[in-house]
Amino acid sequence: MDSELCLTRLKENGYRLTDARKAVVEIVAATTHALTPVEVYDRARMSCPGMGLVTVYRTLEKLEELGLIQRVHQMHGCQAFITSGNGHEHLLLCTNCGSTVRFSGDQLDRLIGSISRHSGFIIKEHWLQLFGMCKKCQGSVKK
Amino acid sequence: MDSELCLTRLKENGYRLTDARKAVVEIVAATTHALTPVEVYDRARMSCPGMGLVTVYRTLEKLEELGLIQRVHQMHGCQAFITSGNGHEHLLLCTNCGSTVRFSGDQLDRLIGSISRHSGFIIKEHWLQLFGMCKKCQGSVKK
DNA sequence: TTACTTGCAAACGTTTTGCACGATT
DNA sequence: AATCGTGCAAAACGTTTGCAAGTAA
Repeated sequence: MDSELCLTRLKENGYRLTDARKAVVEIVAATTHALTPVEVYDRARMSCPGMGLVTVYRTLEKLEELGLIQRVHQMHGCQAFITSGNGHEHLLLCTNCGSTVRFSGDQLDRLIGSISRHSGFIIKEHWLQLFGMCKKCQGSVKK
Repeated sequence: MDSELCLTRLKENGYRLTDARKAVVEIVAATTHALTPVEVYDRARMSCPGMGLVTVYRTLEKLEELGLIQRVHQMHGCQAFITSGNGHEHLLLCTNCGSTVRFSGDQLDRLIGSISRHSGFIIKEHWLQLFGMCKKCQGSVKK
């Protein structure tokens, strides 16, 4: 998601636009792979030297609340964030370098309908995530 | 997964069968919703009073390594475990009470093939998880 | 000016590690 | 008997909270 839009949304929701928040928003918006709070912190200090890790946590929390970023679940944890896509999208992650691709069109309606009937659940949300190896990493295999 | 089978697998892999491990295996195998290490610990002490939380962590680690249990990813974290299913299965979770249903037959081959072609990724794994409200909770809505 | 935001320090909960003792094979 | 497993205590880690000072509106 565009960083301008993120800042607008923050403002719309009554949050002030500070240098710290601008820095965090810009970093997440400009990065195509998921970043942990500490990674955001390290990058943010380049443009915003005195910034504290606490502020990163608090800003990420607000951005997640507003749906501007989303938590990325990976094999070994789910503490990393990535900018949100538009509408209903899913993620494809490279397990080697962490690069991501978004995709939509999962067409799970029939499956979900069938599972809902069999289980009696009302299904409200679904997660679909793919893992693999991107083109670049296929050439230079580390693992 | 059956607790007998879990114990057999542990033994096959060179791990000793202690009371602590038996207790952890039995608890996880007998529970249909995801349990955190502390929850396992609290239940394990009923049959195994002196047991330490550390042992629970170490046992869960081994069970996960061997694929006998799996980590469950939920909205607010992924520190809970559930016994593994047989073959390729996915989870449906009740966001109200935590009960789970397994399902297979996701038929994502066509989708995955298409995304693989478009992205250039070699796709190795996929996660599909559904969230909703189970039959019981639909009646007694807490939220 | 006023309310929101910040950084610091400390608290907190979870997970990991070192070690001597105890148990399984 | 030898090795592996255990519990305890302490450390390490990530995250959250209280607070006084600073800043955006």
